[in-house]
Amino acid sequence: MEGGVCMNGNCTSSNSAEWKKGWPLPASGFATLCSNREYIKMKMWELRTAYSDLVFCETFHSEETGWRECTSCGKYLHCGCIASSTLLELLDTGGVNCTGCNYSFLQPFTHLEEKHKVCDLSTENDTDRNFRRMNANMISRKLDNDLVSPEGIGYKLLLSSNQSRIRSSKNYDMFQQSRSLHKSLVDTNLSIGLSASSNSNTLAGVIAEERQLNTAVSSFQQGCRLCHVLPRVLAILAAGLESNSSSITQLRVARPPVEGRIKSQLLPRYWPRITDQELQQISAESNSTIVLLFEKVLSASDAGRIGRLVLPKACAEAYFPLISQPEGLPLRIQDVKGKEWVFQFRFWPNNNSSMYVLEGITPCNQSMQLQAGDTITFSRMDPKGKLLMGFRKASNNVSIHKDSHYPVDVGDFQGDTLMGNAESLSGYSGLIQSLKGSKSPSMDLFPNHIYPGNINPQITEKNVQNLLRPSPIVKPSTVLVEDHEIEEFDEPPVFGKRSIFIVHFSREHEQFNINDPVRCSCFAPDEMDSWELDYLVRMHKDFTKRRKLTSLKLVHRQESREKIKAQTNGVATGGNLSEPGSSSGDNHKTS
DNA sequence: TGTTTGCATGGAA
DNA sequence: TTTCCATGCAAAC
Repeated sequence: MEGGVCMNGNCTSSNSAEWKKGWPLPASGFATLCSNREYIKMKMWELRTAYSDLVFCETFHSEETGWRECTSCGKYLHCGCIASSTLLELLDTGGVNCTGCNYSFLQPFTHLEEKHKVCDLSTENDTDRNFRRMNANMISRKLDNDLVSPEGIGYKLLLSSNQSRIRSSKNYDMFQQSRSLHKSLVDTNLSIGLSASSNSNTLAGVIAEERQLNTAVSSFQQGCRLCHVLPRVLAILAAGLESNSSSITQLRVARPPVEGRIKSQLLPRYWPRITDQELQQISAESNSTIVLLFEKVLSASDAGRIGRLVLPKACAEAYFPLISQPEGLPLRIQDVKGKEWVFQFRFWPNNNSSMYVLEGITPCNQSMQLQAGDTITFSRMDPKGKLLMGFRKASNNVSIHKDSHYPVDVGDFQGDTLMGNAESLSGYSGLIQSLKGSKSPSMDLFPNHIYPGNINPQITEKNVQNLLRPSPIVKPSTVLVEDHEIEEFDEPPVFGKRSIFIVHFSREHEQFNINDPVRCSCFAPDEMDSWELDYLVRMHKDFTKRRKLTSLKLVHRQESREKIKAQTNGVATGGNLSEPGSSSGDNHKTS
């Protein structure tokens, strides 16, 4: 082996009679080490102890071989053992970079989180804290620079160790393009902070999830992963962004349940629909917390003489008591008048699934004069957990958009004109009255401008587009995408057709309705052709599949670790470790 | 004979 | 293709 400079950071000797082969270098070949016997012996000892224990020693041995400084940030890194291999990058030029500096451009926070995950055996010391602060500041500064020039610090940092890989890639241009977009996305995430929880419904959540998926890939791979992020980003932009213009709070908007075992899977048609005003009143009038669960439009068989209300399976399993026997159990539910009904909540096997029903609802139906098309609503009063039911007559329950996934009630809907209906019994207004103690629920929730007798002929189905506004129960976060400032909401759209609302830097508002043929028609060529759209959709599906697989792998890995840990600690597992997927609810169904 | 119960079927998503 | 669910229907009561 040809000599040079010893790559041992504590040696750097250039004259040695004999050179030893060291660790493999990222590009090619191996590090060169002088024949310092003591160093080699020390190295072997570290390898043995660290490898066998799979932990770092908790004492910081600044003078000992094996601890080296990151060439970028100066943090001390433990080298040479298998446990440390994921925390540093060996450089061709000698020296090491911590993963933080390696991936900081595209992953400003993940490396920090990862570091502390891996190093959780030792408590954070001053060095760690300083390192974290320094990185955060550095990243902020770097991202504050509009786009870091190739000669700039950020670029240098980005390429500090991945230079050869990225530059040699034929997809380098693609990486550069994706970098631009990712910068915008990262900007958003900066405001969310290190502890932001991942929420798959949000743009930031998507990014956070993406980061968690694969933290050890190269920066270039990070760039490519944006291709997978993009379809979801587009979907979210298309589905989740709405106007924040002046609101008409009396629109009955479908709201996804705020809690429950299935909240993300519940079909929008079962989302409780309630006006902002009703929501506020419920909160104000009640000392308890009212949790809106779900609602259902009564079918002919639900309202028929058979007296069975078919419950959406997901809702029944999520919000009603767990039942293991088809006979089920009696369920007490209080209606809006304060009267308590007892129904039999049960199920029967159906194909490979189950059908859940409430039996004995005929008296209740008759009492409320309910018929097919009316809506029954279910809520829960916490902390007592009391179930409440409300009703909405069909005359007050018309969705504006037939093709909408997100139905909205705006009072009576006749032809193309909106009307209110003061005589109707709203499920939630009735609930409010019930909470107030009133015996006769009345509805005085709509202001004059959409009340009956004050019909505004200008409000048509098309004009309703102008009524779009963000949900009052969520705070938007701001996302910067391609020079557009976009408000992002955790909630899916709550109003009719999907819309995109964009605020330019000029503060000029622009609103798109995806299903509106008039507003969607454009003489300009599409920015994205059908092939590209199809490609994005396929990429999205592929990403979803990979994400599920990765989650499964992580679960298995975690279980393996726990088993090893338990065995190491001499704890007899006895097969008591929970199997993947097992849960307390597994005995819920008999079929 | 009318009602209830338990399950099957098929359309829709 | 799978799952959900509205409804039909036959057996039991």
